[in-house]
Amino acid sequence: MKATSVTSVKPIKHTSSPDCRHVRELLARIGAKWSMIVVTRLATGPMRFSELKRDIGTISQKMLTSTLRELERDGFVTRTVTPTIPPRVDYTLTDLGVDLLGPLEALGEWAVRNQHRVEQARERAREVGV
Amino acid sequence: MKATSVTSVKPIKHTSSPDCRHVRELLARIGAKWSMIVVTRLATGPMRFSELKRDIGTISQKMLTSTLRELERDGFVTRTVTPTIPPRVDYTLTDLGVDLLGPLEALGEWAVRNQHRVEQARERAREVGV
DNA sequence: CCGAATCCCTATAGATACTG
DNA sequence: CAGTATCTATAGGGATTCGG
Repeated sequence: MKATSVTSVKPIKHTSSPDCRHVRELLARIGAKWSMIVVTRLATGPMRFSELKRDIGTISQKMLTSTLRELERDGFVTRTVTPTIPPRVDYTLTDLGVDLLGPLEALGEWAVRNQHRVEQARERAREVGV
Repeated sequence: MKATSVTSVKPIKHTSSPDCRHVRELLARIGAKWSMIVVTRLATGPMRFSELKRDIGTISQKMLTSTLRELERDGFVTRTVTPTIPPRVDYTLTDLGVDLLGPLEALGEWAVRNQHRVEQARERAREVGV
């Protein structure tokens, strides 16, 4: 590496390389508009499709469907279909999904704590005209 | 709240409400394709534009520019222009940016640790044909 | 030459409307 | 109820141009 020789910043163990890609992919999935809100909603227990939809309110059926499908594919939630009429589909967090809640909430709390700093920066940027 | 009465899952303090929006926005920004790799690159110290570009390798000038601009607007990096010929532009993490490294790395390590679980889930999904 | 702006193009995220 | 089908907006990439 280039080593720009700076000591003021903790040299965090170089998260580039292939690892970084997985992290980025995870962040992209989690950062998708609805992933986090769905995951945290499911943190309180299993919910069915319409329950999630009603609870979140502003999400479209399509986005709820695709978000849940992707979370399912990645192993964060399970999908249980009860083929009655009308059909009933329940979504539950997997162990992996529950495990994710930890670091997710850490980042969430950071965001809440530092939200004003971001706002201030944006305000300043707006004033300067960036 | 609805309280689906489930005790098996830690009842994480309901990260919905307005807060959740900020969290989501932050995750979206951080989850953007190049944000994280840029931030972690800058963790070792200030770098100039071309240095970042060369170091990351696969990023386009356009994306590097816009990523840095957004990170600047949100207060994660500072941009220092030295109007020489040829011009020189240095990027540095702000205190806010440095602070972000903590939770970011936590999530990063989680991703690395659990990456195989996601892979397995995807494999299974592919077999079933989801 | 460096850093960026701009145009153009494609892929995909996301919203609206319809269906079994 | 729980989706699919259809359309639109935006993210992201490549190439070109520009100003110093």
